[in-house]
Amino acid sequence: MKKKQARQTQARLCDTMAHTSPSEAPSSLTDPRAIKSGQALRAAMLRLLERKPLEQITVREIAAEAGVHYATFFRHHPTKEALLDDVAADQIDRLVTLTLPVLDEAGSDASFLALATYVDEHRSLWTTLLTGGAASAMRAELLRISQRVAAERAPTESYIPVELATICTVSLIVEILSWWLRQPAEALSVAQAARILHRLVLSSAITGTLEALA
Amino acid sequence: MKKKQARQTQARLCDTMAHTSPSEAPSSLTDPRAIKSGQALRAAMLRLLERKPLEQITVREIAAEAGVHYATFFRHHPTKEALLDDVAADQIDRLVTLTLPVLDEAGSDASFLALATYVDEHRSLWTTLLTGGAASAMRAELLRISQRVAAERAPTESYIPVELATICTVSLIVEILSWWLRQPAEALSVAQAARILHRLVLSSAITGTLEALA
Amino acid sequence: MKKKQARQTQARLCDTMAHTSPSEAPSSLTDPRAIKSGQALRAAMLRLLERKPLEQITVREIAAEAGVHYATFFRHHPTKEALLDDVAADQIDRLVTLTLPVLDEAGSDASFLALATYVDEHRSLWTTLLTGGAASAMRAELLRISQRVAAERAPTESYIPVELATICTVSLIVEILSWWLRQPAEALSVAQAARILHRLVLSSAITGTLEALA
Amino acid sequence: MKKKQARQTQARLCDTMAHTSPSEAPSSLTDPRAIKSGQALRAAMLRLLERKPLEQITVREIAAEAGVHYATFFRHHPTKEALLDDVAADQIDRLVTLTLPVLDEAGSDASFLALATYVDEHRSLWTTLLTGGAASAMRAELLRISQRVAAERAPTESYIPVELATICTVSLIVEILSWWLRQPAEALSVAQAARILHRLVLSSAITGTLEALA
DNA sequence: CTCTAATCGAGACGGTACGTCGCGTCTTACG
DNA sequence: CGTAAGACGCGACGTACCGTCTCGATTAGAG
Repeated sequence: MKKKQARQTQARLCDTMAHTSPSEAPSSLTDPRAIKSGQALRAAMLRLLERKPLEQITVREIAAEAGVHYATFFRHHPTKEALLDDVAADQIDRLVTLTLPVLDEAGSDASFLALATYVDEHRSLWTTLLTGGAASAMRAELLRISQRVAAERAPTESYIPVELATICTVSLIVEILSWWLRQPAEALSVAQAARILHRLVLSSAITGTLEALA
Repeated sequence: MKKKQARQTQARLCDTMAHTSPSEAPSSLTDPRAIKSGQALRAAMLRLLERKPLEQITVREIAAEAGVHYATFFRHHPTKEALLDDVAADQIDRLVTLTLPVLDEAGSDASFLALATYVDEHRSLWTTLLTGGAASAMRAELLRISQRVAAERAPTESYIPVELATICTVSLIVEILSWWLRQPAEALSVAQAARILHRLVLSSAITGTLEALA
Repeated sequence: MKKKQARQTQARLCDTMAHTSPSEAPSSLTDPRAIKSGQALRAAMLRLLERKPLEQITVREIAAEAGVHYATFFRHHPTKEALLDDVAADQIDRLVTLTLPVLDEAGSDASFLALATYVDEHRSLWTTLLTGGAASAMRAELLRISQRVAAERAPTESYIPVELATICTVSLIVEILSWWLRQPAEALSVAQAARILHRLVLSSAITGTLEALA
Repeated sequence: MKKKQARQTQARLCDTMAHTSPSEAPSSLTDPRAIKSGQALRAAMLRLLERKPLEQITVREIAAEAGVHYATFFRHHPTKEALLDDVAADQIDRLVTLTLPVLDEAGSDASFLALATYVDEHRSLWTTLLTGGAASAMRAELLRISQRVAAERAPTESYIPVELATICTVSLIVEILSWWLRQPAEALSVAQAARILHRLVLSSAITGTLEALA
């Protein structure tokens, strides 16, 4: 969407971007065919992301990989970026619903362990998401959710703005996880990774600001 | 396809594919015309980056903005990404040669102040570089240089690998600076920014590992 | 052109139809490559018109037949109809410059004979143009030129408007020629065809109105 | 491709390809729902033809205009061209059954007057049919019927083949009527139009060949 | 007066062509 | 040689219609 509108700087400011699909997206509707296509597209995207970064993936490839016609792609997502966002949000949702409760019940220590464990259990997928072409989408999505959570949890005031604190926390977590996943398979155990996360992330948060978040 | 795939890998692959001109690139050659074209292209790139992200900038635009013929662009840079890398490396070099000596002479505290001061003095340019389309190129270039510096300075061993420590440090610096530059003009003074940098970055480095770097 | 603009009834009334080509068309410029492409496209169009009507011919086919890239087609002609118009106008020009002088010098009788002779000598081409998909373009182009000629020659006033007379004349000529060309090769000699033309066309013109034209 | 090519040939090939419904077409069946849909489609087609040529009318538009579902269209007509043929044949039938008897009883003079009167009384409809996108379908349908009538009436032999004579007659009539309908509303009276028809058409037929027809 | 069968509304889908855009190569002519 | 000028091959883009194909809801007219 962004791309299209931006590209047309010349003239043409007023095409209403009329997509084939009438209202929003047929995704997650009741039609079994639509559901199947949607799933196939997500799966195809993930499969391709294992092999190359997003910009090298064409919509045509995704469709072909999904065994779906090219035009059908656009009946589900306006751009490949949108599909990626969907996939990212999807995966992050799962992660959050698994680790957030732990944070509340058992504290940040256990939470980091849960996080590392979950990522380790889906190592291949998360390697794709964090070190492949999806990285920046993941980062953005994570940040979006974290900001929401941080806002809700009304953290103790500090001289460091919450927004910035959140950015730093998310950034550190992402960088550490990415680095971990880039290492040879079992170079660092889950416990070690959790420990590093704990130390690096919380040390930034020594002021107390970030504890609510992480 | 070949070209495209080669171009994309992360940044900085500097594909040495045989381009039109036999002798690599006319950049930094002695021909006064070539020098002028090269400068014009860099300047044009910076000017355009202030207005839109990299992917929305076309080679034709850069050439036009530089007052240079389209084909001439390729006699200087294989792709627009390469040009951006050049520009980024250029700017980072200036920054490093200004702030590194301060670190050695006056310590990390003064160093962060020098860094913040320099960025503030070129606020518009660095806003472009860090929050615009050049962001990931800048991050990559900064990381590349930092890893080199970190390797040279043989930091105290620690349970946190140097590579990871460097990544986290650079990441934090970049995130903090980006956030700062996104704030309304004078929301935070240079001193305040330097202080935040100091606290957040060094707190991660409490173990002593990172001090050598930052 | 027509098609495009008309198709977009929905919204989108304001795309300026910005074609790749900056000004008009590269056709008939001095660049030898452009000239070659232009010729190849015309020839390809004629070859395809021998096999099927215009609506069944796709731009992709024309380009392929011409050994030219698809996008290159649009650098020469906005639509396939425009290409056809070019070809038609081209051929009609040749016909007119051959038969008009005869009309002035030797009268309508000889003129019809010249017309029939010329068409017979390029039987295959004109069969294509008059009985294939190009028919309506040819008719339109012929009419356009005839109206111009008729207007210049200031025909004797009559109770039948000149415009209508011209339409009828052109229509009859086209129908007769088309029918003739559809007949088995040598069913009617050139002289016979000319005689039929003469009788049918001029009989409509008995009032004197049409003589100036035909 | 197969479908497309088959559909196009001139008009009226009436491809009997196996369509969705097993029993050919629900048209003209006894089911009141089917009858209503059929009528709605014809009416919608006519309404749309007043606004734009056939090629710019989409099946979806026709269906929408008729207040009928898109897929329902195909349960009645294989293509929009087929629908147009139906409509054209329909209208021409009415015209023929009104004017042919007059020809037999009162001669060609009265016949032309009847023709012009009928067309004038349905001026809007026939303007659509003759000067809009339906023109070539009308011409073809008229020719088809005329050839049949001409064959039946076994015209006096002449040096001009009956087939050609018929073509010319139909062509002249169509051209004259089209021209008449394009003129401002009451520029020419019905009587004047009939007179022009009479003179131009019959003058071609001075040999007597065409009288039987027209 | 049901019950079976055709008709319809709704819309996803595979498919083909469209016209546009940007890339990077190349050719020609100039200074 | 470096440049201007620009045609070209290439390939992805997103759009538009096509005609086919499930699916339920109705709604006829035969039993």
